[in-house]
Amino acid sequence: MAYQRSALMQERLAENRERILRSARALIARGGFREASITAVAADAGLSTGAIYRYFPSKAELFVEVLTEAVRRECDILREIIGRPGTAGQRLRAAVDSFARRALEGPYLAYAFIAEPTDPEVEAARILCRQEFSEVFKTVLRQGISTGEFPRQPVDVSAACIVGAFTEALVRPVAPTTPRSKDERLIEAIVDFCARAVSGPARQA
Amino acid sequence: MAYQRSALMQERLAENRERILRSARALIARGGFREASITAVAADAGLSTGAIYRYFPSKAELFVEVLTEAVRRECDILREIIGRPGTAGQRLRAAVDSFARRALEGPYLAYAFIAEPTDPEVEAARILCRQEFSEVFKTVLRQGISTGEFPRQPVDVSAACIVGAFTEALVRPVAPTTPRSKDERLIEAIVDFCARAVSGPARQA
Amino acid sequence: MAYQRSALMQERLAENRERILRSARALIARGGFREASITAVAADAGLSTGAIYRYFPSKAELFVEVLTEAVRRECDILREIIGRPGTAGQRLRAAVDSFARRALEGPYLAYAFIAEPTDPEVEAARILCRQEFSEVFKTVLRQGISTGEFPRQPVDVSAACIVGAFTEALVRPVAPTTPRSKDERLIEAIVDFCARAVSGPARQA
Amino acid sequence: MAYQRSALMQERLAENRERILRSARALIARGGFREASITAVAADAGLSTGAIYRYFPSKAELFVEVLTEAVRRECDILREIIGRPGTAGQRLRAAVDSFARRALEGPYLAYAFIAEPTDPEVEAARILCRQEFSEVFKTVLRQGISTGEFPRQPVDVSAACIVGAFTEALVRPVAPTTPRSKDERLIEAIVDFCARAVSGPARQA
DNA sequence: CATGAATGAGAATTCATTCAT
DNA sequence: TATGAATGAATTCTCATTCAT
Repeated sequence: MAYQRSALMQERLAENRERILRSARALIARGGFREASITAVAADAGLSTGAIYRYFPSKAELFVEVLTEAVRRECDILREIIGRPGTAGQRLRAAVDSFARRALEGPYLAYAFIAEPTDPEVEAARILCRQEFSEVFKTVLRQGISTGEFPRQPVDVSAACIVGAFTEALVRPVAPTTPRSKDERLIEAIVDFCARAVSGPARQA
Repeated sequence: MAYQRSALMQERLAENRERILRSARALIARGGFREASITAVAADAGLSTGAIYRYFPSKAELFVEVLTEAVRRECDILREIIGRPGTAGQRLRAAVDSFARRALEGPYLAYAFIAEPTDPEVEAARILCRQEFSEVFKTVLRQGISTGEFPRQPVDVSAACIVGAFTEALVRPVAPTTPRSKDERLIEAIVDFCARAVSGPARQA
Repeated sequence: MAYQRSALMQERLAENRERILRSARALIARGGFREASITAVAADAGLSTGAIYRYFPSKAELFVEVLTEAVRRECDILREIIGRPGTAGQRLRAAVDSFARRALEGPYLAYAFIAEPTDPEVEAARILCRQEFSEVFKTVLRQGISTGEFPRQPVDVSAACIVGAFTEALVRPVAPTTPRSKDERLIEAIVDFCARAVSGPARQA
Repeated sequence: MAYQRSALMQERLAENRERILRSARALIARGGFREASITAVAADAGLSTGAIYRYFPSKAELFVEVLTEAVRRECDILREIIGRPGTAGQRLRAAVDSFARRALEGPYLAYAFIAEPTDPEVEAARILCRQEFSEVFKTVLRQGISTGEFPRQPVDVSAACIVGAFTEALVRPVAPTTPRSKDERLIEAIVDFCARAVSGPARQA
């Protein structure tokens, strides 16, 4: 009975879903969760409000997916970088550099990371995302400590500090007029800051 | 009839204004901007909603004042600490320690400094607050660099990183079950992280 | 601090509440729960939709109150009638007569009784209402049985049947053109029906 | 191309139509009109929502047909029972018993006969259904009165009362835990009630 | 000047109906 | 002819802001 769902239709569905996610992400990035109403997302995606609910059961779940998808992508890249050969310090620097570079191109993630959500469900997801992020950095921290390259330090706190440091440093220059050359210096400074922070001398009592 | 505003009345007005600010701050600290509706603020302050609008022209401006006032206080304390005698490193450590300690008592307020803009007006104020914050840390960073205690580094980026680092590290343990003893270790770890970050060895070419 | 809520205001509040209930009742009676949207109730009561929520926490609770209030009034009257002196048969007839008479003037109650609920919360209240109704009739049935005036019968079923019988018989002539004289005959017929039903001869085996 | 509608196709169309009606009826019986959305009906019938509109011009007309068809079936059965040999009392008892028995198996459908109008169009049909129902009972009432078996009474009112009586009595025990044995007693009590009501002694002046 | 009831625009969500494929 | 994605009006409910008392 059921007509074969044509490949064309399949594609359009997937495309719509992606468009909704993209619109939500863009709106969140621009004006925070506040600006990303269902009406706004639908308008931006060129769909009706009702259509959104064919793809996502609720606003909260749409936002959760925006968040987790962004974090998952980022973490995949970071994990790959951290898995490369080299000293822990080199790999940490590479990871921070890579993250900062992408964040400057589209400060979406940094925002989603910080932005206070309107919804407890989304808030819960945000916390999980930050933990997943920290987890990646903890890996390289532990390696550096075990080889004696880094001084002993609570890896969870250091990881959180790293995430916070570059997030804060990156969110600022959202203004569209930041020149490209400044970006390079900013990235370098952040990378240096984090590298020193984890590898500097242990506190002398 | 009497247009002379009596001293008693003057005082009561100032007292009400203060109470509103206190209530707004407390509510934001407890549950973020989300929980701080005008109705809730008014109820907490023991006033009517209408009364709020006699002291503040809009919700946005009330929040802006909460933010700037909180930051001003904080900066005053930090400036005082940084102005004390001692090495730049010691004073930076003391400043971060002091900030972290207060932030742990009302975690959401620290959060609000970087949190989601409820309103473009509030967002503007938030950016200014972060800059003012950074400014304080820049002072001690410049001093440390000029005496050779810290390596050369872009003070604005380092300052932003410091703010970001401890904000991120502090926001996490919002869970109500964090034991007091853990707080001490957390603060120490953050202080160490920041101290290493600014004083660690310059990157070897 | 708090201004005395003037008697005038007190009165207006009570009046508004009553007006909302009246509007809800009228709309339910006219077109069932379906027609009684918050917007419609507010418009009918001459208030804004938001105002409704100052008096009732939700649509469901408003409807529950409409239902229970109507049933309470009715049951009070019926209990009074049933408590009068006379035989069980006389009192039952008087109760049915009284109910039918009021129902014909404003078929609100009969409607609310039958109307399919929009909401599980309202449905629960509706069931309780029907039970309370039946309870009243059970009283007089038990008395009649104990004195031998009525034959033995399951009082709960008989009570439900009585309620159903006159509800069904009354709901029909909602049309506004029913002449007054026909009402009298209708009431008499219903009363007779119920009287026979409870007092008729026991089934001969 | 071939405009001849083949017998096979004819059959499939009729089958689909029947399936839609069956699904709608089942859903209404289970959870009332509320649960019977077009989407739900389509899903249950194994068809698309669009297909529904090929067989029925609107949701209202589908429901009207469900109602009238169910009533027609019921009335056919009742008419058959009433047409059997025996006294009017015996036949009335048999009819009520039969109806009650089927209603207990799907209580919500009996309910739908008197329930809330989802739609003015459906409401109109509902009233007609009730009248058709009453008509059947009027037949046996008239017979009983003409033979002197029943006292004189307005047959239309009595018929309505009978319908109302057992509907109300049957709708109550919707709770899924009602034991089967209680059903028998309930049916018996309803039958007795109705029998007494129509055959009891005329009111003594 | 204080009050808090009232406003009303706007939010998320649902669902009968349509129409391109 | 069948499909089901898309529509969009309608629903309930929230909350910053106003204004009669």
